[in-house]
Amino acid sequence: MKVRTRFAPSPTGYLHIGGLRTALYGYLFAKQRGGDFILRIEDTDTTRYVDGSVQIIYDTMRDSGVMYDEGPDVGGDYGPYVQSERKDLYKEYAEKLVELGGAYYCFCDSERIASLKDENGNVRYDKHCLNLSKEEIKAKIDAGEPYVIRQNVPLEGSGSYHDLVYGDITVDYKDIEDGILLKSDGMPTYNFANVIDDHLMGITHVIRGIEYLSSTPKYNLMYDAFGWERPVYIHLPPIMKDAQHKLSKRNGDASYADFVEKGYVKQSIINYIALLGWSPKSNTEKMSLQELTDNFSLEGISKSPSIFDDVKLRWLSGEYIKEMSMEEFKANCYPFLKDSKAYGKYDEDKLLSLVKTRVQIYSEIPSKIDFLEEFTAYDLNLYENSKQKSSIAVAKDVLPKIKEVLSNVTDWQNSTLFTALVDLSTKLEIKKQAILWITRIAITGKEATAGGATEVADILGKDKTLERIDYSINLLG
RNA sequence: GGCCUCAUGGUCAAGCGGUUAAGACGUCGCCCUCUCACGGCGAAAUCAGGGGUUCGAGUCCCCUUGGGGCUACCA
Repeated sequence: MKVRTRFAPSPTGYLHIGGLRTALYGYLFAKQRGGDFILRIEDTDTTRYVDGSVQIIYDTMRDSGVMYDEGPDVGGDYGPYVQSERKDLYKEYAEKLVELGGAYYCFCDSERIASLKDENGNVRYDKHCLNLSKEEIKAKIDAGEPYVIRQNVPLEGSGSYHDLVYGDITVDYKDIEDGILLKSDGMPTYNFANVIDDHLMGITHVIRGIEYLSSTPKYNLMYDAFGWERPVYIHLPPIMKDAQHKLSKRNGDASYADFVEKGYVKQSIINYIALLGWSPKSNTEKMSLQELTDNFSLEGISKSPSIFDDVKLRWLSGEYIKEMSMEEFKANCYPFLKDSKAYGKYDEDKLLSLVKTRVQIYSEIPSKIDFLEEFTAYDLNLYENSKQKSSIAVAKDVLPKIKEVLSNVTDWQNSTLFTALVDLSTKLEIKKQAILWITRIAITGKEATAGGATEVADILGKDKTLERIDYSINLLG
């Protein structure tokens, strides 16, 4: 049988990292087996609907490569793929479930429900309306009384199932309440809609967050009542912000789009979240979506929550940058490069080669090259560097000579400049480190820069370089 | 509170009864070096606690502790 998995987000805001990982695993699992991955929008809670969030879901999945075969915007044979458009279907099946004894009409108002509170303040419905006769029910409905349809959970016994990650799960029915399946507005709750849709859409493997682990037995009750085959369940551990908080938009950050905007390499985001809660059999960590698909395995999924580590994500992003071709790097970093003070003033290729091994995310680029445009009065103590055998005195003495040598360079490029300065150091019998240190300080005024003396001089150009050396000679007095 | 569930370094994690308890990020040190970075080498750092079972337990069982989830006309 062809594997069919689905991702079923609610359009209540951004699609965050946790949700994206759930989608990713569903995608990987299906693709690895030549199956289909379906996107279904679960918008049954009209009060939580956030405008534009469906589009964010589409965009994120396309952009990240976690693409679905069927969904609201791409179609498919099992539509509609938006739950609000399936409203009539749920009513039909809810009524059918009532006939089958798996559910019943309930007319209790909130007042009566509230009166059911126990000593802990918990409400547990008492099956009061289960006793209503067919005639009574019909009369109430005809009279226009609002109602809900509740699941009829057995008072005794227990439900078990086998989860592919967590193993055998058993929950006593006495611990499950008669939850609402169809709300008074006619919309189904998640608890009902997921069962109907997963069955109708032919979902073979339900991959979702662990929050549904303990409520799955009540879904199984419905599958059984309808005489439907239960899907295979694969529940996933949560991704945490820290030891006690789940990662969420509300907690501050963490949506795919946010990371892209911050300049993380897109593939690294997918790569990293794949590794949160799953580990490959091999020790390779950097993997493309295709490699992830090839290597994904259920046995590698862990049961315990994992904390999202931004530092490691940055590292991975940096790895992608280092292995990127110059052309690709250039194309990707452009929006960030534009934010630099140095942008447009120097040779772009040289600027970028300076920065390629020095940034992990694109947004770091400006801070790495802005120094080129930040040349002002600096602390002369920068010349004091015992390791480089440099001092203010030496600098004073040697800087004019450096200027002279550089003035005579006609072929202004890194290698030529380097040779010229090394020759000078030999001639003066001064360590080349000292000459190069002094030169770099003289033209940048910075303790550390991306690029060495001659690389920077190359980028600055002859005029600017000599100009700055003059300035520094003056500064040294 | 009840129920479900999880527990290896700071973080991600391998491990599935016998290992010097992998590897990665991070940290620190050394090397390379034209500062910074890259790269190379190395180090420190983990089985939550207590009982069992066993010749032998990170691995199996129980309890405790701690974390997460469910307990909504939210998903």
